[in-house]
Amino acid sequence: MSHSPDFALAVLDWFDRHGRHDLPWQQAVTPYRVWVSEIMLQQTQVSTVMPYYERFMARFPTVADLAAASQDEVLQHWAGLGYYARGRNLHKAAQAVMAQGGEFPDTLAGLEALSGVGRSTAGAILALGFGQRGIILDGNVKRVLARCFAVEGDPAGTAALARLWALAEELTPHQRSGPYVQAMMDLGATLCTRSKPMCLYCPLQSRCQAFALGTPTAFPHKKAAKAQPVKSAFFLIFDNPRGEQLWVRRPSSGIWGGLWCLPEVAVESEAELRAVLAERFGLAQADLQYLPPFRHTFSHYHLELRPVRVSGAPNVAGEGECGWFSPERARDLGLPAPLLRLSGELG
DNA sequence: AACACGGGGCT
DNA sequence: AGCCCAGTGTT
Repeated sequence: MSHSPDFALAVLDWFDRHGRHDLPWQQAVTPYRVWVSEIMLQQTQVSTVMPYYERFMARFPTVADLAAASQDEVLQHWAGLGYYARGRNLHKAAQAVMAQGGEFPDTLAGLEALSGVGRSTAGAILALGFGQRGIILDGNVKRVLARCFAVEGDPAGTAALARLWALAEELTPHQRSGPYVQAMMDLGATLCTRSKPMCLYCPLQSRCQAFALGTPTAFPHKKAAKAQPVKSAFFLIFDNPRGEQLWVRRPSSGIWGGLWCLPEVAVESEAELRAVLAERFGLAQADLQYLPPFRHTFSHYHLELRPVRVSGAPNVAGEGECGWFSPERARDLGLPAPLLRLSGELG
């Protein structure tokens, strides 16, 4: 029930004249191609995604190709895009689709059951991939709606979210919902930006409550910040005579899940570190050479990485999957960003 | 350095 | 049904 068809008409008219119609995933449209693009576009900009998308689709042209590949190969094609859980979910979901007969689900519930697909992404696939009516509420659309309707409160809070979803539902037209979805995302990405929105060019300016108030950037409201703890951990550099270092694969869940990493020792002091070296690696008397520590910020804490070169040959019997790799080879494994940076200073 | 962000997981 | 968490780019 579209209470404001003129809202959608204004958005669609703008899109027809100024929106992007030449993106790779807008060509040869299939649910699979749209799905891959939507996952890549989560938290990642169009310009970054494009080259990855082309390479990914060339290697995995169908959901069957993706499902048949190894997780390692999928992650190699993802390396550099970040948020590797998205790559793992994509692979897992492809196998789920094949297990269901290879047909992509074409309902909201069916799509949401796929790993990595939530309510908004499911709506986007419905609208863009299937040409059905689909509702989205990604960060761009949230911003457009919060401004246009001056939605108060923490946009991540229950009340504001409910209001925004209700608006999204009410405003999405039954005809051309695909172009409308694309239009709203384009509007948020190009005109209704977080800072310095270009209200002069906005097709919604005349009805935008935030614009009328003179404070468009006051919406959406910010969430209250809270102090974040700082954790620190040593990252061990063991060298062998060939100039290679010891790398270990991290557990598949948790931070940097499934990625290769230098052995991490999450303790605060050198005394604790020495105890771990003795127990875990059988090195009671190692020489330690500290490299400059640096900080990596996660959403809920800061991690101080303290790289340390350790002399001697470690006992790796209890390390799980591990190997000796040159810095160049290690970089090909798809390292977490801080380790990628550190590997550049090795050798 | 602070902030934003879509989905998953936990309570 | 709500909260909190994760990993990275932008500002």
